[in-house]
Formats: sequence, C-alpha cells, structure tokens
Amino acid sequence: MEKRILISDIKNHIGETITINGFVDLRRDHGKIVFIDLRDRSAKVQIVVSERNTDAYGVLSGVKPEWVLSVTGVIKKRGEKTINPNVFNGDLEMEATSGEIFQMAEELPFEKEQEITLETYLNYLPLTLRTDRARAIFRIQARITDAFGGFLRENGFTEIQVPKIIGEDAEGGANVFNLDYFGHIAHLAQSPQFYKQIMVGVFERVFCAGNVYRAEPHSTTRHLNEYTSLDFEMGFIKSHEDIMEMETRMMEYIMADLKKNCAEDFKTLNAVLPDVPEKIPAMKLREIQELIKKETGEDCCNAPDLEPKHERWLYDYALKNFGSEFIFVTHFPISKRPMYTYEDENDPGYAKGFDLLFRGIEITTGGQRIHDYNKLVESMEKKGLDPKKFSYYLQAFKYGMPPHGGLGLGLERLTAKLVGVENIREATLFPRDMHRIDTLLSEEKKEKKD
RNA sequence: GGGCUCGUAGCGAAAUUGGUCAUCGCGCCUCCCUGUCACGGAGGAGACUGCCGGUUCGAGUCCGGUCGGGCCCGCCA
Repeated sequence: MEKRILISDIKNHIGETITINGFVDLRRDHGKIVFIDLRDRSAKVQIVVSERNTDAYGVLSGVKPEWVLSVTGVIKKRGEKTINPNVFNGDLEMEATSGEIFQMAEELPFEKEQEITLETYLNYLPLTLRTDRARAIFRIQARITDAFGGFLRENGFTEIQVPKIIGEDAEGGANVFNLDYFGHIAHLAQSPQFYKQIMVGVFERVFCAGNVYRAEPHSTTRHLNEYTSLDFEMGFIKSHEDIMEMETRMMEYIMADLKKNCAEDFKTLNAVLPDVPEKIPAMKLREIQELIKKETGEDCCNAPDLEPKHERWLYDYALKNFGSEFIFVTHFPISKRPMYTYEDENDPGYAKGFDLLFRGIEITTGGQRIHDYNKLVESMEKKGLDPKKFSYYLQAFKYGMPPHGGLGLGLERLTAKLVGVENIREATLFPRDMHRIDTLLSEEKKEKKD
C-alpha cells in the first residue's frame, strides 16, 4: 500500500508536490481564488485554489463542507503577511494543482462548531461526532482506556474478556435487562464482578474494559443504561487500601499519559487536567456526614450514601482543604452493599470498601471482597439470596481463593468530568438512554401504531 | 417511579402587562471579489410559532389536553 501523507506531516514536505486526502471543513470563496480548509484524521490545512491552476480550479472551486476529496499540490510556506498564528499549520498551505472528488455531501442539518442543543446533537450523531469538540473528547477517551490497560499490564495484570449474557441476576437488587435465551430467561450483565473474581483464582490479577447494562429508569446528566466499566481485580491484598493505592497510581499514570498525548485536545475543549496527589485524601462516610452537619447544618448522618449535592459539596471541601480534586469515601454500611462485600473487622457493620469521587461525582466503587467460602454463603443468606443459584461462582471459593479486591470505574463519567461536558451523553459515542436507541423510541412506537 | 421546566424557518436565539412583531444571527440560493482563515459586499428564498381544543373583538403570549425534549430526586458508575 502506498504510504499516505497525513496533514500533520506536511511540514516535512515543503516544496514538494504531494497528495492529501480528507474532508472539506470550510470554503472561503474570493472569486478568482478559493481557500479550502481540508481535514484528515491528523490535522487541518488550508488549500489555495487559484484560477491560474485551471485543473484544480475546475474541480475544487465549488466544493462544500464534508465533501470528500483528494488534492494534489505544492506545500508552501506562507508569506509573512498571510500567516495565521491561531491555527495548526497556520504557517503552511497547499497550492492545489489538481483534485479529485470522491464523494459530495448534502448540507449539514446543524451549524458545525457552533452551540447546538443536546437534542440536535444526539439526533445527528453520525455528523456531530465529526466536529473538533467531539473528536477531541473521544480521542481523549481512547487514550484513557489505552492508559488503563497500559498501567495494569505493567503491573502484572492480565486482560480478560467476560460474558455480557448472564444466567442469574449478578448481584441482586439492581434492575437488569431480560432477554430470551433459547426459551430461557437470561440477563445482560450489570457488571463483570463474578467473572473477574473467579479469574483471580486463575491469574491473580486481571482487568477488563467492557459494556455493562443497567435497566434503571433514570434520566439525569450522569446516568446511562449502557456504559463502559473499567474493572480490575487483584489477589493477595491486605485490605481495600491496597486497591485504593493501586487506583491512585493508575490515575497518576492515566493523567500523565493524557498530558503527554492529548494536550492539543484539552486545549480545544478548554479543559484542564487534574493533579493526582501522592496520596488521595480518604475519609469515612460517617466522618463526612458529621462534617456536612457541622459545616452546613444539614443532617444526613443516617443516610447510607451521600446525596449528589453533598458529593459536590465534598468536592469543594477537598479542593479547599486538601488541594485535591479526588477524594475517597470509605466504610459504607455493609447492609447497603453487595453480598461479596468484606466487613471491616475493626469497624463492624461497615465495609472495607470505597468510592472515588472526582470533581464532585462518584466515578469508582471498589473494595475488598469476601474470599472465604463459608462467609460468602452466610452473607448471601443474610441478603436473602439462594446460594444454590450462585453455585457456579462459589466453586472458585470452595477450592481456594486468596484475599482479594478490585474496583469498577465508569469510563464515561471520568471522561465527562475530565473534559468538562455537562451531560454524560456527550462523553458517550452512541449513548443509550430510556428514550433513545440511535433513534427516538417514541417515534418507533408511533410508527408501529400507524 | 416522583417532581420541575421547555417546544418559534435547516441550526441557534428574540418578541414589553394577550394588540401588524412573526424579528435577528448562522446556514442555504443568485451575483461581485486574488490572500482570506467564523473572509467581505449586494440581493433573495425559507415558519400556518409541536399538535388538538378552549377563553377573547384579538393568542407565539392565557387555560386544558396531547406528543416530544431537557433537568432534578430515588438508584447507581
């Protein structure tokens, strides 16, 4: 295959005649001279189409946004007066000598790179995703998953793939999607929890990144019915604090990676990377609740979790008092946690577990898990679950399981908070919510009626 | 599941207490322009103000219903 020259690389071809491919971003028509901003996956550059170059002018002078082109021409340094210091490649341009149109395009149904409502954005995702903003967001997201895997591989973790179709309710309680499995009822996985725990018995340290499903009928800026969970699970830990330490180092690694590889995208989004402290502050839920009572007068001391507004309050508090945009909340009441949750022997009734809050939102839940078979069975019974239904999972514990723990991290939540978008759906390529699976569900319903 | 709120050209917005106000910007079409970079200039097309009904001499504006969007809460990542 012929090596294609990317627009980001044209500075190495000054004076040469080369061919570049891409999409029309914008045309500025001055009559006898036409400027085209052409973008490919790497960058943009200005094409100069002059009437003098008859071949190029004939083909290219009338192009419109999103037309797909191949342009051949000479890469030139711009004259002093025509340099644009505000854009990438602002000191270069291509003088077109010929061009080919691969595909024309209809007029976009929205204003590119302008403010549009979320509804319009979601209705035209195949096109709105082509904007600078969206491409920056999802390049960053791709780096996050890449760095997540990179860090864990360096630390002895093995990547695993886990099923998304499961037979029994994974953890009890949560709403799961049902599906017909050859006449049996199966569910869409709401987490990889059981499989990654089982795999601790195989590899000791495992991780996976995949979609999980929640049939919760919510409609907020931070919930999706299908989201991406970044999970790891590791054996031979002393306590949940080992998991917290691992996550802290992981965050450090991810942020360093983004700083190195996505600086331009953060600039596009006007977003700022957080500093990850050497030790992320950690407080017990009860300590925080007392603090909230003391500082705000609001009494939430008996609640099993923090309310969203208190999570935001805690963000301000941690930033002010600890200089950290991250904070761990530990020791939730065991009664409100899943059956595999490990009770703190030094703090009975409370879990050796934690949430990680970033910029005022919960992005991670993690903790130590019960590894003793009998205790696990006992815990299931306490929660009103039938151990027989979990016999497959329990095998791993019956035949030897090290002390272990892990966590799940919501990729879209992390992305949204990192890049500063208000709604999590802007941090999801093709978000699934109550009302929309690519198209509006209500419209499908309407069509069926007709 | 509960609550709040919004619905005006392709897109984003404006219309004092209901009284020719359906307006502006972008985009689109035609024409002019060899240095722009959100190019500029001249002209033009495009909306029964989501839908149905009501109040009124008069409704984009008020009321009821309906459809759709958004947000918050519960639950969670």
